[in-house]
Amino acid sequence: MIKIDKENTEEKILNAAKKVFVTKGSDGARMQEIADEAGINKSLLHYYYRSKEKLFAAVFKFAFKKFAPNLMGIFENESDIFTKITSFIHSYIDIINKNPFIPLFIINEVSKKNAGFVGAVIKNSGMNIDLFEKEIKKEIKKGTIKQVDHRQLIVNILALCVFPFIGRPIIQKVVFEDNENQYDDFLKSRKEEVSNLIINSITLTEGSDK
Amino acid sequence: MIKIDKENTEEKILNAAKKVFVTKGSDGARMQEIADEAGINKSLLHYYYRSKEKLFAAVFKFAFKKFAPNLMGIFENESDIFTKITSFIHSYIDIINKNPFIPLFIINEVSKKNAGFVGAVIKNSGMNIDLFEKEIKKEIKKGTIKQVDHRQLIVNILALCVFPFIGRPIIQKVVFEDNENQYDDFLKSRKEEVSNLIINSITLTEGSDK
DNA sequence: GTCTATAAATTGATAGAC
DNA sequence: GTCTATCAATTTATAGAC
Repeated sequence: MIKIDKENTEEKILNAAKKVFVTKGSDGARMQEIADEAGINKSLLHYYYRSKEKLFAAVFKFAFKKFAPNLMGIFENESDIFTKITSFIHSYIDIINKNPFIPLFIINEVSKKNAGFVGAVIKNSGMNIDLFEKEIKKEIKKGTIKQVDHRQLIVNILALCVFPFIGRPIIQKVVFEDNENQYDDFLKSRKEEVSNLIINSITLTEGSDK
Repeated sequence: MIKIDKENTEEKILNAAKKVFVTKGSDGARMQEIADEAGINKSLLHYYYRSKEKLFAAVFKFAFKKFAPNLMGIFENESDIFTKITSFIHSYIDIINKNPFIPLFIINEVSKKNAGFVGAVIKNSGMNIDLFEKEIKKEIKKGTIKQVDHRQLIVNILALCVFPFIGRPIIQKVVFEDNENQYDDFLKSRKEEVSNLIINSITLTEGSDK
C-alpha cells in the first residue's frame, strides 16, 4: 500500500476553503464555490466540517500559524543584531510573497472578531515579541544601536513589509499606472529598501550616544 | 423657513450607510442594519437609492474622496522639502485618526473591485503623485536630499502612517497585551516617529553625495 | 462516503395602502 | 414620503437513497 500524493476529500475541502475564504473573506465566501473549487458535492462540506463557521475556523488557524511561527526564532541565533533584523525582514517578505493575500485576510477577520476562537488562536500561536524586546534592549545597553522603542521598531518593520502587499491594488493604480510588471519589480526591491531604512534608523549617529 | 440642522431622510440614510458599510464591508453590511441605524423603514433605502449597490457606491465615493484630496497640495507651498514632508505626515495621520476604519475599508473594496465604478472613482479623485515626484526629483538634483526613489519613499510614508491603524486589532493584542490606552498613546507618538524615520532616510550622509 | 432533493433561514427588492 | 406585507432569490444546512 503506497501512499500516493493524491489528497483525500478532507484535504481537498480544506485546500479549496483556504483559497476561497482567503480571497473572498468569511462574508463573501460561498459554500458552493468551495465545493466547486474542491470538485466535490456541497453536502460533503457539512459531512466533514459541520458548518461554514467550523470550516472557516480551520482555515483561519492555518493562515495565522503560517505567519506567526519560527520568525522570532531568528533572534535566537548567534549573529549580530543588524544581521538578525535583516534576516527577519528578508524572510518575512519571502513568506508574504508566497502568500500575498493572507495578511489582509488575517487583519480583516481579526477586526471583525465575531468568533471567539480568533483570540484563542492568536494566544496559542506562540507569537510574542518578548525575545525581540529583550534583544533590542540588550543591544541598546551595549551601545550597539540607538536608543529606540522596540515597539515602534517592530511596527515599523511590519508596516514596511506588509503594506505594499495589502495596499497593492490601490498603490499599483495610483503610483504605478496599473502596471503589474512594474509593481512586481518594485516588490522585489523592497527587501533591500526596508532593510536599509530600518538598519539606518537604529544605527548610531556619528558623535552621538543617544 | 429656517433650515434646521436636522438632517433629512436622504442624509440620515447616507450617514447610517457610511457607518455600516465602512465597518462591515459591502458583503457584511445588511440593508436592515442600515435602516435601523438610520431609524427609518427599510423600504426607504430603496426609495432613495435604488439598490444596495447604488447606496454602496455613494458611500465609497465619499470615503475615497476623504483620503484623496488636498493632501498633495502641501507640496505646492513655499516651505522646504523637509517641512513639506513632515506636514504631509502629520496631516495624514490626523485624517486617519479621525476616520480610523476608512483605510481598511478602501483597501478591501478596491481589492474585490467587482464594481466598475471603483476604478472610475480613483481616477476622478484627482489623486496622483506627479507633484510629489517632480518635487523629489528637483531636490535630488539640487543636492538637498539623498538620491531616493520617489515611489519607494511615498510607499514608505503611507505604510508607516496607515498600517498602525489597519493592523491595530492584531498589533494591540500581540505587542501591547490588548491594552487600549497604551495603544492610543502609541498612536499619538507615531507622528514624530514616522517624521523622524522618513526625514532621516532622505537626509544626506556626512561625506557622501549619493 | 458521496450523491440528490429539499428544508429553513436570510436578505435584497417590490407592490400597494395611507 | 413613509409604512406594511410579501415576493423572489440566495444560501446554509439537513434528510435520505445508494
